[in-house]
Amino acid sequence: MGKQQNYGIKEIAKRANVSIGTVDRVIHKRKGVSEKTRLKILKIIEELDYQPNVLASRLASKKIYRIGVLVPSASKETDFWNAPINGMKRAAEEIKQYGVEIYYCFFQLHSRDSFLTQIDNLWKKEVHGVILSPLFKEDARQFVADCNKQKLPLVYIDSYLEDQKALSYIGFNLNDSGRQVAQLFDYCLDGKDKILVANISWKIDDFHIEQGFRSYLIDKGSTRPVIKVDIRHTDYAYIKDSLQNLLKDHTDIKGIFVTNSRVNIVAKFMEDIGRKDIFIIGYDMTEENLKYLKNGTIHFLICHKPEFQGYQGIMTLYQYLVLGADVKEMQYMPIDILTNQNYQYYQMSNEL
Amino acid sequence: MGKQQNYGIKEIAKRANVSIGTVDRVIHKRKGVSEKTRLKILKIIEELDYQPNVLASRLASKKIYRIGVLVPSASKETDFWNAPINGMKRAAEEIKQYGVEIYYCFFQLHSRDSFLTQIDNLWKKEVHGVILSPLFKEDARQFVADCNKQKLPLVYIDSYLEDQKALSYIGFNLNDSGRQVAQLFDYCLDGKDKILVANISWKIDDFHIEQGFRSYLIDKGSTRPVIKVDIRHTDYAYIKDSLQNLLKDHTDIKGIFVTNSRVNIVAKFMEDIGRKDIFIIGYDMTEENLKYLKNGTIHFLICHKPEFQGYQGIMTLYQYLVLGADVKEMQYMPIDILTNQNYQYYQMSNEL
DNA sequence: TCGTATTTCGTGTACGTTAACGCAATATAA
DNA sequence: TTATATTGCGTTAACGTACACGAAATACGA
Repeated sequence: MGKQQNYGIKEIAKRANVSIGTVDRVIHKRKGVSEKTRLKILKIIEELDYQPNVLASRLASKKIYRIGVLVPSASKETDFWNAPINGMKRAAEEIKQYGVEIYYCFFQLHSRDSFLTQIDNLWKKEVHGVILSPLFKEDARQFVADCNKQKLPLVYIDSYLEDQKALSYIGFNLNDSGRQVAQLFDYCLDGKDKILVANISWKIDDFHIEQGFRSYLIDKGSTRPVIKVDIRHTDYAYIKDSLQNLLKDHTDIKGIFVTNSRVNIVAKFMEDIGRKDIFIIGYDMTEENLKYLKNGTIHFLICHKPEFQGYQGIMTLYQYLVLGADVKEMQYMPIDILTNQNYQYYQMSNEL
Repeated sequence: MGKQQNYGIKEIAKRANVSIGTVDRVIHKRKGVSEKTRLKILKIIEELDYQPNVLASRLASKKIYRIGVLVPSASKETDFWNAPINGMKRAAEEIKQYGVEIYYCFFQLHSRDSFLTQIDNLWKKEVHGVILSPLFKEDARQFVADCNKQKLPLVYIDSYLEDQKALSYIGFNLNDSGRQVAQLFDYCLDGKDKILVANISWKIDDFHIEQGFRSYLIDKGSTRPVIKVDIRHTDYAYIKDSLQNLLKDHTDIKGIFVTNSRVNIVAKFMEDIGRKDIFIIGYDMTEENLKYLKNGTIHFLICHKPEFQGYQGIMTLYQYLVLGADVKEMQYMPIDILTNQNYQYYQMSNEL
């Protein structure tokens, strides 16, 4: 609409009767300017609503912004982390002109040692910002504290430590995610059908999800029976055994909610025993999960824009470091519901 | 990872034993260069995999790119178009540094005259690219033809003309969208429950959606009864009348599928007659629809990232005009499933 | 052959910002 | 007082590209 005249430091300098050098010093909060002229210049900057020209700024500056990324590597067990990494690479491509470089430090999902090793690794890079998946809570807590001490901006991705503040959190609301799943079951099953909630993980990390799941049913005054199982191993044989026993004890199970991306293992089991009458919902569109979503064994997958999480993680640090902008502390991803009818459009390939 | 040396036109000039001026002429395909040196320079550009520095390029160029936007204005009847407009404004904010300016030409949803007026309006602006919602097919067809003749890049948004090519289409796949709705009903209703498909519009524009809806049921071998009604007026009194008659004739209707964003009118009717046993699915998270989604009268809303559609429309033209990049001809939006449990996270504020 | 037109190319300035350099003016120490 | 630091500020050369201007080289006509 309005042809808005954009003033630069030259105009500011002219109005303040100083040189552009002085204006530059004020803008960059460098020293060598008397308080009097500093205030005068700041006032004019305010008046003109000066917006620095990022292009020219970047062109003249040779500053390099290094971002360290500390996340699990994609493993045979789950390729989930491929998606955020792709998003980060896409972001990096977009903003490499602005001197942003990314250093990936991948640790093993189950190895605390590798996590510690990669932290050391990261410190050596002398980065200006960090993206962290704080899976090993204790060590992560220490690491975040160190970053805070050094005023290193840090962005949590996928999960966060409630007792350790950071620049931003990018991920989803576990509780509401669980509630959504409860609603889907409630819509798709009869009122009295029994549901099995299965946490398949070497540690218990689904507390909030289960909480949300149950809270929805309570809110609705549902009398639906729900049983919970924790399966602490992720190999097929063990899981098969556990499920077999469960289905024997509870022949009336009509739905299974797997609280993470291992839902494909349950699906495989269902196929193996030839049962197609159980409604299955799980998390994340990994390759394996997609297989069973396509053939109808898995009915819904809940996703939280994994690729965009990575993209947004990088962009958040870019906005903070390069543009000096404020960033939101909590950036919740949508709760996306995927089926074999809409999964094909869920390839947020080019940004947005 | 790799510290990749980025060469500029200076390096190219040096290697070709010419001045940067000549290199510049070759890059911009201006005349005044002998074929021999042109080829030599092109070869070197190829070898070095020269990537122009967009920042410097923009800084040095005073070129302005004007984009004309020809879409319906948000009306009392539906505020749907607010969302794409917001997305466009967000995009404009992001790339204004690159000299992109946007001219909005809003026409009235039901007034062909206003559409023609706005076309005239647009021509006066001498834009370099156009975003079009081709609701008035005949006139739009002529307009797109004119744009093509003038080599004006044009991006369809929300719907497109199959017989008139353009640079890109941003919207969704109507057929698959209808299929998704059919699956949701199939999951949530009993196998024999009757569904009413309602098209509430002054013209018939849901052909592909209904087609997709029915094709899913056929593929599944479903024997579910489906009836269709076209309601050609959008005022509550008329719709109420139509629905009242339908529900009297078909007392066994368990689900209603409204093929556009007018689903809130049906929801209001259901509330007024106090029926809560009918499963309702419709389109778009408009303010009115959201009201009934929240209170549980509407069960699912299908959305197609309206805000992102606008954002992507602008970005597509930006990439084509400013960056000279190739763009995808069909850019399908995801088929998002919204409930009263996840709608609150569907504020795709920043990208995607 | 000379003169002119045309083609082909190099030079220079500008875009808005960064940051090094250096010169005054003032303060501090001797 | 003079010598030396320190503070406050202006000047200037980049950054990589766009484009106007004009110079050199070549072609063409007589």
